[in-house]
Amino acid sequence: MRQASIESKSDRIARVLEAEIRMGALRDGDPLSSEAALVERFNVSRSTVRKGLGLLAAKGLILTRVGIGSFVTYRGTQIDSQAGWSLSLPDGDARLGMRILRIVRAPMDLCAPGPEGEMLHVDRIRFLEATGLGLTFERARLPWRGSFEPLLDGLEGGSLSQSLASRGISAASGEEWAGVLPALSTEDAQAMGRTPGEPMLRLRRLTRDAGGAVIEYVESLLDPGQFGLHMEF
Amino acid sequence: MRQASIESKSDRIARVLEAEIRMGALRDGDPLSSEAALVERFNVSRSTVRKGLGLLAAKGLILTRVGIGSFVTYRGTQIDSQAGWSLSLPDGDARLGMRILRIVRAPMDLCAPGPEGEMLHVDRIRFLEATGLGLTFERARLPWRGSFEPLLDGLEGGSLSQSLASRGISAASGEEWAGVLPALSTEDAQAMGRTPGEPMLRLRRLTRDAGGAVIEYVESLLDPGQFGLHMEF
DNA sequence: GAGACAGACCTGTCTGAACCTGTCTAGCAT
DNA sequence: ATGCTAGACAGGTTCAGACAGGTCTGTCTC
Repeated sequence: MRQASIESKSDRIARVLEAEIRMGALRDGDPLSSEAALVERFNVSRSTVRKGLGLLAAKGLILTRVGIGSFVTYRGTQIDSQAGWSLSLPDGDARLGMRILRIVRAPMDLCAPGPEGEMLHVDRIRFLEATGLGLTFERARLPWRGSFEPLLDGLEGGSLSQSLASRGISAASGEEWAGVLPALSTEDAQAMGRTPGEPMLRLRRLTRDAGGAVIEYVESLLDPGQFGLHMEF
Repeated sequence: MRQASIESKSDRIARVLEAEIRMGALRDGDPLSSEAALVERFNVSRSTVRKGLGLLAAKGLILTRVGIGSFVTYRGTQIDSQAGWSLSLPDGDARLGMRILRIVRAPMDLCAPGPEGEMLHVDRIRFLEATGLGLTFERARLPWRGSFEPLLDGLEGGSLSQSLASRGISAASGEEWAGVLPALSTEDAQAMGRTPGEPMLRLRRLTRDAGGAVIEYVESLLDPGQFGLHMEF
């Protein structure tokens, strides 16, 4: 068999699976085939399959658990990652843009159950490209680590989860709160291109690593007409 | 049945039961179903059930005695009888009253993903006894069964979950959606003793039995100042 | 009425198997 | 050196079944 391009087999496996995920053939939370099944399907060795899965895991697209298998953790718009609630975006065709308001190192400024001290602040807004209407406003706060220094100039691939994954930081547990913000503040409304006083869906999320140390605290405001929470049990 | 999340089966059992305990469907001192019954309900092996119960015991939520069974040892605020998300009520001391608006047999009237045909309708409002302010408005719809006939004259113990439990009906899986209702309608506002136009937290839940048949569909409107959703993972 | 007993039902514990990922080693090909 | 293969082993998860022993209740006996 001829290897037509410089793409390695493991790269190809990762690319094919990533395409299936992004196309929607594999949805958020769906289990991937087992490694043994992927060995059959792609006709490669298990090491190669694992290498491909490792690439997807580093991108934050899948999550693997011993004895169970690998699962899709991609949420389409990549609003959030890992376990927890699914954010469902009804209008799947809408093109979303992202604007980073600021990436700075500063003391904690939000009222959160846990983290204090010096943090990495990442404030982002996602908006409808067609109209410029802001759909989400995320404020992420991460306890400062030296390895975050390069991020002050930009996130890897524009993704915070990818930046964390490439540093070997992954969440082992966490908590999530959801509620209603009765009225959008004037400043936030201006930043999002919305009208003040609108009710918004408010999501707060705290993730911890295996040792229980806080990885990230995120407060998100979401357009209630576009976003809902979904959970299966 | 597809494994919808990245958690193991034993984790899911522990989570579902914990939710039922924390919401008050299972009260302090209540016996859990026997392990054999849980095997039936969740359609898993006894080992898996026992593993899940072990997790709850480790958390101190239940206590298991040889030859007798497992018992709830958690004394929590009893607010709602719903599996899935935790509903947290900040002010635990507030006394809540419940008013049943109607219990009737009628065709399905809500737009829900699944159930149709003849249903048992149960509409309830929970309110602050002190002020009479309505905090929750629940519309439950259950596919009609002959054994529901007596319920038209009143729920057993005023509790829908108790009425179902005594008929051997228990949820094995389900889905839940949460979102924001931007403005309370005039009729609902009047029923709840609130002002029209208020934003509310909107919860919809669909539960199924082990065979996949719909047990219950519930739409709830919740006071966003009093209720939030919480989840650990 | 008191006590003994059987049977139903419960949890505790164990086994063997199937299937899953994590990790390692040795070897082949380019 | 890198990519890949093939295999082995460890350990996590789940299943199906079996057996022991605790608890409860109804029944029989005295």
